[in-house]
Amino acid sequence: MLKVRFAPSPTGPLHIGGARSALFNYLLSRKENGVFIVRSEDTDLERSSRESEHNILEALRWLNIQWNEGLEVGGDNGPYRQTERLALYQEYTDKLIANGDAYYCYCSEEELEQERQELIAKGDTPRYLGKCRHLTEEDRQKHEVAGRKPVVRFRVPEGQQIVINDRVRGEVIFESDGIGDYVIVKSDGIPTYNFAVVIDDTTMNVTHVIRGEEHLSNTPRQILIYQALGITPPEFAHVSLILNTEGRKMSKRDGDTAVIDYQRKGYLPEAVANFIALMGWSPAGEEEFFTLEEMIQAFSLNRVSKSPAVFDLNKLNYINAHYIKKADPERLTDLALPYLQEVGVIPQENVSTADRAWATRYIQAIINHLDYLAQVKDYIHYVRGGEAPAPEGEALEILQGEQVTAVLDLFVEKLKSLDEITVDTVKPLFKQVTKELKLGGKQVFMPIRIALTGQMHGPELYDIVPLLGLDNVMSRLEGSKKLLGY
RNA sequence: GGCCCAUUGGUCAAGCGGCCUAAGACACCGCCCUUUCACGGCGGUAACACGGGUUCGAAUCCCGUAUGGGUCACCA
Repeated sequence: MLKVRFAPSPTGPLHIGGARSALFNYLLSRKENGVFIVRSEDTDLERSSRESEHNILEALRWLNIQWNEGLEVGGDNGPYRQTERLALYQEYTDKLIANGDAYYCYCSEEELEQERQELIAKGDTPRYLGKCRHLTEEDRQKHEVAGRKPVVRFRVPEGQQIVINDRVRGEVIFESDGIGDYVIVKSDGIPTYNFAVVIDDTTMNVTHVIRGEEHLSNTPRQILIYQALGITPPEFAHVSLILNTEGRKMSKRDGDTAVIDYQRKGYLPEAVANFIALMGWSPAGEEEFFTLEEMIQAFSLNRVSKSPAVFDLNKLNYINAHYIKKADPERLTDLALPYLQEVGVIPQENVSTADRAWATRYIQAIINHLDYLAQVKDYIHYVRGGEAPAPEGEALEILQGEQVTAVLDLFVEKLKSLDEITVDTVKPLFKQVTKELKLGGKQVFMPIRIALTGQMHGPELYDIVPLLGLDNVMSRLEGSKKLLGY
């Protein structure tokens, strides 16, 4: 049975790249009716935190990526945090040392650094050359007495080729001679990633390791441990990196790189999942919009790209806008309410049904302009209180055109005669004004739009007027007339 | 610097030796629709990094070069 895993280190929020790795693992596990494990690689005691772990899990849940073994859901192969598996690692460390595949090393940081520098100066690969490989028991005693804490290093065999049959990259070959004996247990007794990951994957019966390309160079180190233990390694699939607009690996400096950043801005989880899937994976047909279920059906490692992808916010916005237009109005209202409360148009507490209804109406009025929900804040000035932003440039020119005051006056007159201001009652007014003044649509809509909002673009006028209310409409129109010198 | 990976339009990408005078999508531009803006529809601009091979034939295979990236930690 296929078994995959996502094993983040809880040192920060879930990043886009990590989310994509998790997604691909999830999709494949569902497609093959396999198992998807989520575990925590928390051996970096300094930087790991439970808070980060919790945040990562929450981000996965937000994206609707579900796991059926591991953190918080349990399973037969726990515990699922590396710091809780220390005894297990110890067993394997003992085994490796007993077999001569690993040994204690007492070299100091200075010694190691010097060795590295010398190798680099020679144009060679910096690596550990094995100074402590043949330490006698006596040597060890001496170091121990001196209070030195050893690390455990893996003895890398010489002159060996390590062949990886990567499911996305094909055959990749490394020479063992380019790899120095590397640390598998730190001096504080905690295993390093390259060691712990192997023990975890094998004891949890992981069959496919799908992860980022940054791990490709680590893979031969891991395979060597499998070999020493006499275990067949799992299959590997290394997915290319996600780059920023400068073509570099996305990092915190690039702004919004964490899933939570997009959640906070009011992106829809199904849109984010759809978008990140499209980076590095391409569906067979021409359809680009996929629900999670559809993605599961369509997913295949064969269609995962080898070359890195640049994160394109335009495309994310496009996809998100698509999902927003299709979303249930009530759901959008729920999601947008916090932003409306932030700008004070909806009370922080005790939101009345009228408030909610207003919010829903407002959101639907601007829905075609939204890339993400936080933008509801940007359109508030179209429909709420005070004065409209002053028109500038072309907008001002249009407002200063002939006929404009006639249009404005007639519109006001008709508006005043209305018993009730609703979309349905306002809508015919525009038509009447055009007819009576014998003007083109643009000559009527634009001046009113600019007088009301100061801008040439924006939500539907039929929607703005009722939302604004008669008083505001009047004062804004008066304001514009003043501006024109009346 | 050594090793490894990648290189199709501004971006995501299809293409796995002839179907390619190279799909589709985003962005951009134009037109249409709506007597406004947007949404939507239609159309347009725009790419096989370079140089050698292999082959009757190469975006597709091989080798170099260039560029970009990853990795070489007691980080993961």
